[in-house]
Amino acid sequence: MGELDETDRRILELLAADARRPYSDIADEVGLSAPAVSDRVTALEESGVVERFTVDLDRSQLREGAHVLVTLSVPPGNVDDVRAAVEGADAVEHVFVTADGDVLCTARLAAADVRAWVTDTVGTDAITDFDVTLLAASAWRPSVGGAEFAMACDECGNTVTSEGETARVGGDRYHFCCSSCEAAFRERYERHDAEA
Amino acid sequence: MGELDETDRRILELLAADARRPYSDIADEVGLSAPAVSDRVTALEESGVVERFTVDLDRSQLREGAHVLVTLSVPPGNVDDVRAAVEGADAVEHVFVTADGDVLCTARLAAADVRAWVTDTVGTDAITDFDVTLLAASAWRPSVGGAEFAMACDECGNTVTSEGETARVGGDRYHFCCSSCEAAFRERYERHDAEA
DNA sequence: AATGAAAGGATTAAGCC
DNA sequence: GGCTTAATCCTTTCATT
Repeated sequence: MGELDETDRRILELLAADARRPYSDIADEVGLSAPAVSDRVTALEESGVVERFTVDLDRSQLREGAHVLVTLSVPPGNVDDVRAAVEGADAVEHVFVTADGDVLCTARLAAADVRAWVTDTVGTDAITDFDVTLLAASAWRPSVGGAEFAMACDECGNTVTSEGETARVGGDRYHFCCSSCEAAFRERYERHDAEA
Repeated sequence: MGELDETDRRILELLAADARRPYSDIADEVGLSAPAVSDRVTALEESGVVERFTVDLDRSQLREGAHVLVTLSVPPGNVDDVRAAVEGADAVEHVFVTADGDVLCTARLAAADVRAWVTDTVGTDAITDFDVTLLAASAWRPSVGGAEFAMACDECGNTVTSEGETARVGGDRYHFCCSSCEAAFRERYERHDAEA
């Protein structure tokens, strides 16, 4: 998929607000026909921009356990293993891996049981330390991001034009308006990495 | 809505995997007719268990900025204000409020700009400190939770029967199999609160 | 990307247990 | 109350331009 145009963004925004909204409805909003919207959504799915259509649940009504944030300190070599273990665990909702290799996750657990859960899930050998925080609230906003963020340089925030570049840093795509921003970003990333 | 039965859970799980899946398809899976599924989904929406149908996007393909985790240290009185400010901010994806009153959020920002973003969004007066971590990866699993978590006591993990109780602790609903578990949980919560 | 026809899904209403 | 079936209406898909 080359570039997302303004219409793609509006379609994504409408789907983020209501993923079951008929394409014919969306077509009216964006000034296209229903088949045209359907084609664009298919393309967005195939390119991986759309990962899945899903449902946002109020999990506090599901009696699934207390909501906790678990911070795992992980030695550099174990990050991928720990991440995989956590992502495969049943009670886990979110997983974040920081640039310096810590793994954070949120999960629904019995609060008295977290130590056992960590031991069972990742094992104590794979991590150097862990910390658990009880969460009182959480929210998730499926926004697409305003146009002002559409092409912002990941270093300086200026608009990325066709002169800009996209580069991989630590396995993830980032976008820069110029090569000096890329260099500055990369240096910061590597410094973080070295400290870890 | 009284109780979610096993069928409701399976419907939610199927919708979490594909929110655009036809109700007639789902009906086949769970052994009901399409109107019956539609009625259940409507009830789930009305009771607030289903907050919205939405789309999970690969935001790294949207050129929306670097993914950062911002941890805000917030004085007790300001938690609600800071939370509201962060939840209203355009670049924010997730917001977590810990039981001891810190506010964490993930956002897509230009990495060089985070200080300015925090100042603009929450103001420096409302917080005592903040910390920014670059995120290398993140994942979100819209799972409904297995039956084993369906009625787990939030303190001990045992099954909550009809003898159990639901109580509010710090504004959130929790479920307990007995009153001593509730007391233990509440005491832990209040100790955390006092330390903050 | 639009159109129109055909196929498929959602919703309604009536009736059952 | 919650379910089913059948009819209607709406949405999606496909072939064509």
